[in-house]
Amino acid sequence: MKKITDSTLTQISKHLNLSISTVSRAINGQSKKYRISEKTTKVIIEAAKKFKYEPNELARSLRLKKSNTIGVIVPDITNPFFAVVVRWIENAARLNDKIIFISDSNNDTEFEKIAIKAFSSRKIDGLIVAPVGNESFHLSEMNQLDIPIVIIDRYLDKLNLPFVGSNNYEGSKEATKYLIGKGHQKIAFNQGLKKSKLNLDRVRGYCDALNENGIAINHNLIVGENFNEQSGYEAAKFLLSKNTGITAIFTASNQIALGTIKAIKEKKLHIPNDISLLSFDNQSYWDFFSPPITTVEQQTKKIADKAYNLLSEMIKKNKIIGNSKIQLSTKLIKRKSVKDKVKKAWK
Amino acid sequence: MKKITDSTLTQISKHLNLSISTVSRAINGQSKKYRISEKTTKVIIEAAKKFKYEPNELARSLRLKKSNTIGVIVPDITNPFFAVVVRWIENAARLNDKIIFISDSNNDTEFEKIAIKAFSSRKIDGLIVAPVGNESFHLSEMNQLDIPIVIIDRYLDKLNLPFVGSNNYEGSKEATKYLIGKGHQKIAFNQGLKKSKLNLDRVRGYCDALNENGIAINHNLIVGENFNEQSGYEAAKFLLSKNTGITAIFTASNQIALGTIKAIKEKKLHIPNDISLLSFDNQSYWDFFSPPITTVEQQTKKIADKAYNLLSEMIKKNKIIGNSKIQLSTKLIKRKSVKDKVKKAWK
DNA sequence: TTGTAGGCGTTATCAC
DNA sequence: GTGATAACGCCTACAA
Repeated sequence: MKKITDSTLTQISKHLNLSISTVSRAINGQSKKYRISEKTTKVIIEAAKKFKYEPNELARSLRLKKSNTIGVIVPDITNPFFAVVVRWIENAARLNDKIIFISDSNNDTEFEKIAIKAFSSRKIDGLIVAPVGNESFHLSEMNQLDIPIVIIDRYLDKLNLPFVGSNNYEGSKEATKYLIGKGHQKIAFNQGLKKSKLNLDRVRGYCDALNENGIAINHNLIVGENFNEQSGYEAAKFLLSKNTGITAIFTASNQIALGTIKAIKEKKLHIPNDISLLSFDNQSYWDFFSPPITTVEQQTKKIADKAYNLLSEMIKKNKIIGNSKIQLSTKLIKRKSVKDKVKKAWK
Repeated sequence: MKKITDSTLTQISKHLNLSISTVSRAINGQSKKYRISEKTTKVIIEAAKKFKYEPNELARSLRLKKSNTIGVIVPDITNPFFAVVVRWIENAARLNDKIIFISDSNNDTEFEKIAIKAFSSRKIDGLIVAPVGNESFHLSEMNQLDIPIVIIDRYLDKLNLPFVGSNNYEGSKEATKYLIGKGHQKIAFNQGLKKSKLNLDRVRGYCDALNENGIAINHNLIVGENFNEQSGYEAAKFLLSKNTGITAIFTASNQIALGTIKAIKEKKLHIPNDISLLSFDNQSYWDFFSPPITTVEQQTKKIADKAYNLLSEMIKKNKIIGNSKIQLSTKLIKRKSVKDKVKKAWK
């Protein structure tokens, strides 16, 4: 960090025999306000260019109590869903001359805490977090420190923090209904993190769809522990090892779907003839699978934009907008991974 | 940022009727060095806990000329290759109590410049960048400011900056030879950013493999403009609209491959019977394509680790380790997207 | 064993 | 029109 050519206001002011204040004001475009002569202003601007002056934002932040940085924490940056959200958040932030600290919590609350502490001591202006979801004390603590927080993706019930995400209940219900409509009765659900509200919502949507169609819920068909590929694989493997008679699996995330497909392939089963598959999270690559996978699409850009705007407003107004809960609609993208059992029966 | 319970050394020292220095020293574990009595130390530590003291890293950074932050710039965070690299860099950084600023340059040098400026004014300790690749002045400028930089993925010829990436030439050559070995003669190359060294290396590997096997290079078969899906799609579409007689396409990135597959599907052609496909960048989802796609795998974790360690060393020693160029080997992951024309001929 | 004072680079307030 | 000074919160050389 010891820059050779690092220039400061002091250096420029000494070189020009002017006071630091004058230089600062001219550089910050306040010449008119402070009636600094055009000549002086010009001289200062030129010197700043010559010395490649670049304000030290650390010093500015300290003085102004505003760092123009925001923190973003996601459970898994390698999941394209979160990567896309991060990208859009950065795009929005850039328009406000803010930059972002990133942390991948790896679905581990401990890492989430570490990141929060580090971000907080760097005085971020605000935080957008897709929480792991099984604990929330550290978040409410940060909120008490008056750092605005917006939660995305995984809603936390206990907290009164603004949230932006999808309407998981409806999305899940619609998908399950679609499966039922295609003649499936024994439908398994390969779920994500059990205790998380997001997962609970998706489970509830699944259950309600079954109930409303007079299908009894078999809790043995609800499997899985987490949102990652590994959990999806293991749960599916377990499921397929039993004699359950299932004809379709609904998975709670793209990563779970990947793991499920792996298990299905290992069992030498074919989608959709032997078993149908439907998953949350749309990705461009689903189009190219064999067969293309039917999915529930979330509005990622909208989630990112709304979250950023909400945070931005909270930062500006310096107040916590508690409990605004935005749930965006999802869209069922129909491809070829669900077998139409009704059609077949008619033949 | 106006924290209600924000506590500072001053506050604690006033509350305890001790000097700021004593409090600072005790909190920083320097009690022994400065012979602060156990009693005082204890009192201070307890007060710090009570007030939830958390050092202001902005102030510390300013004073110590070290921010414990590093910047990471990638051309496309939604590309799993870069997402994985970012994740491993963060993992390494976390062990050193460093946090990272992220920027997605969106393959645009202008955004890269904006990020660099913002990072530099925040006094990052170092920068890891996967550059867009067609310009490098802004990078050398930053380097002159004495901020350590490590380049990853896309090597920049003109610069004397340390680089960590794959041996693209060999990887590309091996892949092309594999195609030739399977009986392919008319092989197209759907390339990335034309002027980038990385792309040039991959093109060179492709050309040399052809040459060494006595196959003349047809420049009409080298298409594409950039590393993204869109470019891959358009180039493949163009290619397939001509009567070239190609039997295989080699693509320079996973995103290009996705676009190429889209174009192939639109043309109602089948992989590998109508056309074979081989791509750079391995992903777990390639296994599930129809057919599974043969790829050239890069050692992402190793790239991230080596880059971080190199940067870390440069930061510690406060010197620029110019021109160390690390090129890691790649691995051909054979799946089912390449047709064995030789075998067929024998039948 | 603890305290004082200066400075990191800015900006805001007050003075001339 | 411009300048001096204090303050943001922290660390450290030097005092005591």
